[in-house]
Order: sequence, then structure tokens, then C-alpha cells
Amino acid sequence: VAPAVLVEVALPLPLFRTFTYRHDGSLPSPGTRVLVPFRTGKRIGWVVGRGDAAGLDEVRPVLEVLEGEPSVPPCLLELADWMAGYYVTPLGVVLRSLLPAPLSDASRAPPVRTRKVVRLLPPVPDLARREVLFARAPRQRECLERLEAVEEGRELRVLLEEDRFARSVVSGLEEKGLVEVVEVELLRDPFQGRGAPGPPPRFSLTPAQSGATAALLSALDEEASLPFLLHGVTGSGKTQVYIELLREVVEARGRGAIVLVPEIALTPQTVRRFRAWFGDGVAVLHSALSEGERYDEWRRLRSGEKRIAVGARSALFAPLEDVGAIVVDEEHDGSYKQSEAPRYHARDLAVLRARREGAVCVLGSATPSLESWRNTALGKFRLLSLPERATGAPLPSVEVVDLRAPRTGTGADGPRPLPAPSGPPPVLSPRLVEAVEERLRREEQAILLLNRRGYASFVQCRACGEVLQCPHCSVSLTYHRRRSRLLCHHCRHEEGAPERCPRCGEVELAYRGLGTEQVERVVAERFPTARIARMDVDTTGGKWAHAEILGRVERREVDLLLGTQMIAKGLDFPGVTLVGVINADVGLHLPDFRASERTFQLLSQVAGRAGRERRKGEVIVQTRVPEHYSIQAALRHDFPGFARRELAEREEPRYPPHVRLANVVVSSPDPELAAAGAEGAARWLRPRLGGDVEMVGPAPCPIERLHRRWRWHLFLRASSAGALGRVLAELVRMHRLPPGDVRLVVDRDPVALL
DNA sequence: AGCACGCCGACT
DNA sequence: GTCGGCGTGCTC
Repeated sequence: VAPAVLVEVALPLPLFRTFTYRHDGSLPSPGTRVLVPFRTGKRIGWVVGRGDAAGLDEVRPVLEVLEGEPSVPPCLLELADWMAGYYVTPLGVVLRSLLPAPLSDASRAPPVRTRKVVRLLPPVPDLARREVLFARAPRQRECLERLEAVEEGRELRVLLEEDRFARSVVSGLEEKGLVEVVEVELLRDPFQGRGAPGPPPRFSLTPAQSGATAALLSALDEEASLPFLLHGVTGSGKTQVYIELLREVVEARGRGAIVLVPEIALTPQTVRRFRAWFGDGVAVLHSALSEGERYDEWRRLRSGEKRIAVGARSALFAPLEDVGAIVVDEEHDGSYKQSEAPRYHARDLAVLRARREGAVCVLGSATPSLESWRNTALGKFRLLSLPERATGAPLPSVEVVDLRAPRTGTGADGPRPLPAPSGPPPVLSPRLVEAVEERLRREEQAILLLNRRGYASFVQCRACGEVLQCPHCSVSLTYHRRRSRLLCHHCRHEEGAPERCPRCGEVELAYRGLGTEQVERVVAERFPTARIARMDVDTTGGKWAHAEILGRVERREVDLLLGTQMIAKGLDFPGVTLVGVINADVGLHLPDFRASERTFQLLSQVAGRAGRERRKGEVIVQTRVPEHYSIQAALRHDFPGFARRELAEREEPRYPPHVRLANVVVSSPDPELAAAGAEGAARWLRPRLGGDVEMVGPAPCPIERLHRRWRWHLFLRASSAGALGRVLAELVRMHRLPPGDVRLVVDRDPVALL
């Protein structure tokens, strides 16, 4: 009997501790999945090392070692360990989030799809033997001969349906020991039936692209290279630089590569680009994939069958053993931050993983995050610039239309008559109407952006002023006209649209706060002959709905594409020569220190969709604050100017990137408990501050109620990550919250404070 | 997170 | 008399 060892196991539970089990056999290597008894049931966990039974009454046995080699390669296990510390999250919870869901959930149905295949079993009978065997079984003989004619086995279904053998014939052969029916794992192909990509386009790199590529390739031979920030204006051909790097890393050196893109930029266009160059060597990790498809792609990477992973955030954890390059496209994008535990930032982890595994790291953007921009100034990142468009096309001209001006005015120029007219500003200013008409006449395309979905962002009673609110959150409900429903965009609560005010019974209700659905209606009325498509989360329900809409735009079956920020990223349509921003101020006044940065980014990104090829692009930005520096800088395509101003704005009060920030949120269904919990945490923290770490708050969160929970928060601010991390780790482990349903969440390096 | 153990109201 | 509400505490 094998000697028993004690193993320490991390479980995917919100517990900052591991559990000790015994195992008859040798110690499985760290990262191996095991099935263990836990309470009354069974759970999947990960071996993290040798255990210690001191002080334990009972040590229960490991029920099953689930794999011969760890599902988590050593490099990823180390990364997980770092994440657990930095993001103050239990290791088991981190590990679960790095792996496909089926691997950490014992109750999940078997995710592996199989098919039954009939295979010959040696030895093959000689002719004399066959006479005996098949004397009274001619169909069995035919079936055996059919199988001999094919190389591998033949799928049972095919044998029955196409070759018309009865199942009893196959069973007869099985009984005689001549064939076996085996289940073979079938890897699902997410691209099935979606057409093969064409050959890569042939063109030469611009001098700037060549220079950037050369710098990246030479870094491949450096012992430890710094991360690169590739700052390239929209349309400057950053993707081609990534591809050149990948060709060297994957094709020439046989190493692996990871490309991260924001989820909404994971368009068919982007995917096609990589598949054109690398064909089936690319695993695309998409949110539209089923759990099974995702798992299959993961296994293809794990086995080395594929060496390139392209995907959103979690693709960073692609199980590749020898990563040579990690690319983070649109590195400024907020979707790289995970909003649930572990609340990691994939861009920051990309830098870390690349450094640990000796990979070249490239962060690309036309509008870099201020964190990365500052890192280039500090000498922590190396800056590469692509200052011009790859096609040689000039950047579009950007023009501002002042929505405060009278409807009949001509825009920002000239004196503005006081008093401004009352009532809402027009959806489409005369200037924008004129520009759209011109596009329709010239058979060009236009994009209209409004970063707010639905028809109206709130409904207000004209008599008593009541605004309809979500019953679970402290936000107004958005009116969706087509569905005739009111929706909460935070908790997804919905209710029928009211006919009268629920408070006073008034029937006159005002639909305020313009959304894309309303713009669609206004635009359709104003341009009755135009072919219009709208793209936002409400129109992209189906798995490929996204692709369908973009396909129509690409084939020039759409004149006007209208939508939210999801149309601002990564799209490349040569026919688009006009971009209109319906209202640039949406989001600008949110109580969030990144509001200006986001506005600048969105305007710059969407402006970049215009005039990408020969024809000159034009951008018209409608706003009520034309003098705001975000808008002014976007108008001049001046990222450095914007960054300089914004960095100065964040000096006082001190905000990232000048300081490190953690947001501690305490929530409860009881408003008193939430406040008491936050105050309790603050009291606990106060004597442990000092030195480098400061506290701001506590105070109610900007959205003080969400999903039926009242929320308070406090900030911890420090100039270095280390001291901040120590305080947070102690808070989460040692501080006891008041009894009752009170939860405390730590968000390090938050991207949104609502 | 779950899930069992543990003390107080409306039912067969 | 019991079923069951969810408060508290523990999980190798």
C-alpha cells in the first residue's frame, strides 16, 4: 500500500485559508485538480503544496486526483498566487477564474462532446477464418470490409445511416471481437460554417510600422525587455505591427502568443485579420462561445495544437507554456478590468506575465491610459509612435457644434444670442443634417454615435415631477419604446411602461434624456430614404447579430450606422466619411475622476472611424460644453496635450496615476447596516493608516443603492502598492463586520467608482 | 459561498 | 404538539 501524504488544497470558496487532506500516493504537483470531500458534499480544488495536520481532529482523504499533469501550468499558478495577494482574493477563487468553468465545478455536466467511432481490432482475420466467421453473416463481412477500406475508424452514425448497416451487424462484429465502438472526444469548432478567411492582403509596411516592428523584434533577443507602449493614431496600422511580431514569435520561433482586445472590438473584422495570417493556429476566445466551445479552444492551447490566443480579458490566462509575445490592443479600455472577484486588470497582468515568462509585451492605443503614458515618462515603458495613418489618409477634420446655440444657428461661430431658447436641443443640428445629406447624395456612409441606449433615459411626470426609479437601485429607469418597457440598466429589472404617473395619476409624461432608440426614430423621419442600422446591446441579442449588422455595413447595404460606444472601436469601413457625435456630454459629468479621460477616448476613437482610406473624413461633435479640454483636445487630435492637462488635474486632489487607489465598498440590504459597516471598517482602519496610506471617506457610493443593496465606500490612497496591499490584506482577514447581511468588497486600481 | 444547527410563530 | 423562518458559525 502506498504511503499517505498530506496535501494542502485551495478551494474555490471565499475563504482565506486552505484545507488539509491526505492522499495515498505521492504528492501531486502543485496546480493539480483534486476532488475532495467538503462538509456533506464534494468539491474540486487545487493542490498547492504539502499539508500539515497539526491541530486537526480529522483529516479526510482526497477522493480523486483528477489529472495526471496539472491543468494550471506552473507559470500560471505563480501568476494566480500573485493575483491572490494583490487583489486580496482567495487563491481558489483566482484559480477558478483562470480556468474554463467546467474544470472547477463538480456539478457541471460533462462538457466534452463525443461521437461513437467503430474501429477494427487486431488481429485481422485471414481468409479461411473469415469463411467460418461470416458463413451465415454476409452483412457482417461487408461491414468489416467497409471498415478495412477506411484508414481510421468510421463514425457509427455514418456506418448506420450512409452505409445502411443495421446496428445489430455492428454488434455482431463486436461480439466476435473484430471491432470496438469507442467514444472519441469531439472538439467543437466555433467557426464551423462561417467560411474560411481569405489570403492575407499584400502590402508593405510604412516606415513607422517598420521601425516599431524592428524595435519589438530586437526586444525578443533581450534578456528582460521593458513593456512597449505603441501609441498609434487611429488607422495607423497597429494590428499589422502585432501581426509582424506574431509571425516572428510563432512562425519563426515556435513560441506562443496572446492578443487581448476589448470584448466589443472582437469583431469579425479583427478575427478575420488574424485568421487570414495564422489560419487555424488561432484560438479565438469570445463571449459568444458556448462553455463547451471555450473549453475546447482552451484544450487546443493546452495541448499545443494552437499557439495563438486572441480574446478578451481572460484570454490572458491562455494555458501556453512558452509565451513569446503578449499584445494588449486598446490598452486604455476599461473592459480589461474585471468587475467581480478577482477584480484584476488584464493590462497590468499582461505586463506581469510577460515579464515573468520572458515575453515581449506591447500595449497599443491611439489614446493610451494615463497610467501607461506616465510609465513611458518614468522610463518604465518604452514608447513607440505611429503618428500617421497607414493609408496616408489625413486624420479627419473635427468640428464642434454648440448645442446651446439657437436651433437655426450655424454652430459655434459668431455671437450667440442671449437668452438661449428653452426646451431640449435638437437631436440633429442643421450642420449635422447637412453633412448627412451630403453623404447620402454621394453614396458614402456615416456613423452616428450616442453613448446612451434606449429611447429616453428617464420618464418624468409633467404634473408632479416624479421620476420613475428602479425598485432595486437608486437610478432612474430607461424607457425602451419598441418594447414599451422601462428597464434598469444596472440590475436589469424591467416593468411595463406606465400610462400615468404612479404617484399623482397624471397622464402627461415626459420622456427625457435622449437615447439611441429615439435617435433612430428621428433620423428615420429626417432621412426617409436612408438605410439605417442601429447597433447597441439591445440590437445585438443573438450570437452573431453583431456580425450580421457589421456585414451589412461592410457590403454597403447601410447608409447610416447608429449606435453606442460599441461602434467606436476597431471598425474599418472605407465607405465611412462622416462621424457625427449626437451628444458628446453623455458621461462627461459623472462623479468619477476618469470622466474626462473617457470622453476624450470615446471622441478620439469614434472620430478615427471616418475617412480611413482615400476620401477625407469629417467629424461633427455636438456638445453643450465646446470649451471643455476633453473636447478641445479631441478636436485637435492632441493626445499629449490632453494627457498633460489631465495629469495636472489629478494632482490635487491626488488621483491615479499619481497615487495607487483602492475602493472599499460595504453593502447591505439595510441602509443602517451598510453605513454602520462602513464606519466600522473606517474605525478599524484609522489606527493602521499613517506613513504612506491615507483614507478618504466613508461616504455613500455615487449610486447608493444597487441590486437591492445600500452601498457605502471609502478610498485608500497610497504612493506605493506595497503598504496599501498590507493594510487591505489585514482588513479583509482580521476585521469583523457587524452581524447580519453585510458584505465588504475591495477593488484595487478601480476603473469605475459608481 | 453553502449548509447545518438552533431557537420562536401559524398550522395539521 | 410540529413545520419552518433565517440568524450564526464552520468547513480539512
